[in-house]
Amino acid sequence: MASLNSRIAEVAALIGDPARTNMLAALMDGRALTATELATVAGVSPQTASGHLGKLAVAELLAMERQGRHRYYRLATPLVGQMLEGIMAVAGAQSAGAPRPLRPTRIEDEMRLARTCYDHIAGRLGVALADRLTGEGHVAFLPDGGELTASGFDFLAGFGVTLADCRPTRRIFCRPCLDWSERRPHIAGRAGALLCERLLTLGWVRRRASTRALEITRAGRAGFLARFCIDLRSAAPIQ
Amino acid sequence: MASLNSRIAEVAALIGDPARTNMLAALMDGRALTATELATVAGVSPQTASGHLGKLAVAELLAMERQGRHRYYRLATPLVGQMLEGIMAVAGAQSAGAPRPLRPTRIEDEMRLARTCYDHIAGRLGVALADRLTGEGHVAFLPDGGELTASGFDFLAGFGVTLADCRPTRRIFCRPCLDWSERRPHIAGRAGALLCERLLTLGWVRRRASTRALEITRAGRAGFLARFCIDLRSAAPIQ
DNA sequence: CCATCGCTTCGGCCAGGGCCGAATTGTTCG
DNA sequence: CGAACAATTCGGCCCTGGCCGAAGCGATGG
Repeated sequence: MASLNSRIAEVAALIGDPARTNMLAALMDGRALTATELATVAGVSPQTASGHLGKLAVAELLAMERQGRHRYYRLATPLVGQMLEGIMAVAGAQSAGAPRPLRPTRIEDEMRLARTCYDHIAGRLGVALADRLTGEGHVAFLPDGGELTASGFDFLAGFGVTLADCRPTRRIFCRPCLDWSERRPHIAGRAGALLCERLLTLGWVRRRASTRALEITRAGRAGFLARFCIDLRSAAPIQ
Repeated sequence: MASLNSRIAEVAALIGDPARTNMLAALMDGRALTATELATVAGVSPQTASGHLGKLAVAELLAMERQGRHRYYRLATPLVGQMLEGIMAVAGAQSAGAPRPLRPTRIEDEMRLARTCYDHIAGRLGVALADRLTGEGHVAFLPDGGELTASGFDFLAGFGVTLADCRPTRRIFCRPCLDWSERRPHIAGRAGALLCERLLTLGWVRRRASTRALEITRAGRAGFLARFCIDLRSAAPIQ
């Protein structure tokens, strides 16, 4: 026990430094970034960043791959991403009650609208998709878990999402992930990751450089309206 | 985002101190403990503990209730417990590869056998129960979620677990929770919590003082064997 | 009312760790 | 090969934050 507790403390202490938090948050989109890129997002010098990255790698929160003279760092396992989501849910919950400190920045607005959450879509768009799919009976959510229904399987298949290894007869689960900005679940898990991938290849959303924010393209606006009845231009949250 | 990231760092830094980790871990069984009790488990003086508890309460990780001259602290929300489980899963995963440092202590052995995990049962017993219930088709697990089947609903009902507000026709989810000692999922969520409660009232398991370890009673040994075909006396993990 | 106990606040000590400047290693490219 | 660049290691500065002793505050109980 002592040994586990001390490892917990170790891991949490690693996450608990602002520079390292920025790095980990930047890696939450699942991609790998170079040491210098991470130094920039963390707002520290390359030497300092190197120290942080070394610690995170030793603790196996990050994995490193050399490529030429670059070293790419990424989250070591999906488990790390899920852990960070868990901390975000708590951090977001407690900030929800606090008085809005200042007007949100433009970036913050964009993040609230749509962003990646490790490997799936979060923000207003993510929650709106989840709402629509649950409303149509394609997805069922309860606080403890979710599933893709048979109709959901067909719907996604028609949308070009191939759940190759999943027979429609078998239960297909899709993990709900609590959205820190909307305080409601969006679609994570395998289904969420594949849907996100599909939207990227369709060009409905596009990754913004250097943040997890997603840009909704013109085609995306039309598509979300036509296929999902989602109009994200309005400032109000989609009911 | 700066604001969310800094809150994440704040929360993680709070968890990242060994004394506070010990306190939080001690509260993982869902009960409330007094400030002095928490000082003891943390291994620090009452003054120091008071400082820690104050910080955890301000950050809304803990909730406090006065009762006479005592102050009882407990995890503020189930979300906090789930977050801690998430960190445990990562902390346990990285320690799994490491060479067993020393012979595990007696307490550690007991914890590995059976313990509470916030509000449900973990350890060999928890995983064995999950195995049995999945094997019988009462519960279905996939990495992203789980559900109680109709037969599982009936089985639990026959066992005295009343899922009052759940009609058997509706999907009943039961969250899988990755077990840090067994590295396999056990049954969490509503079903897990109710099952744990039932086993406590039946007297099959009993809380041990001052740890999360559960003692399996004589009645429990007989019961687990008869109803679940689980024999936990053998040292080997139940296959 | 005073002794006791639970808990907190205050003040000062001290160590761990984040930070950068300078120098080193290793890779790419002209 | 030498310049440019990515990344790391080393050394020293400095500050945050954990820790305890002493003292204060509120509740209980004789």
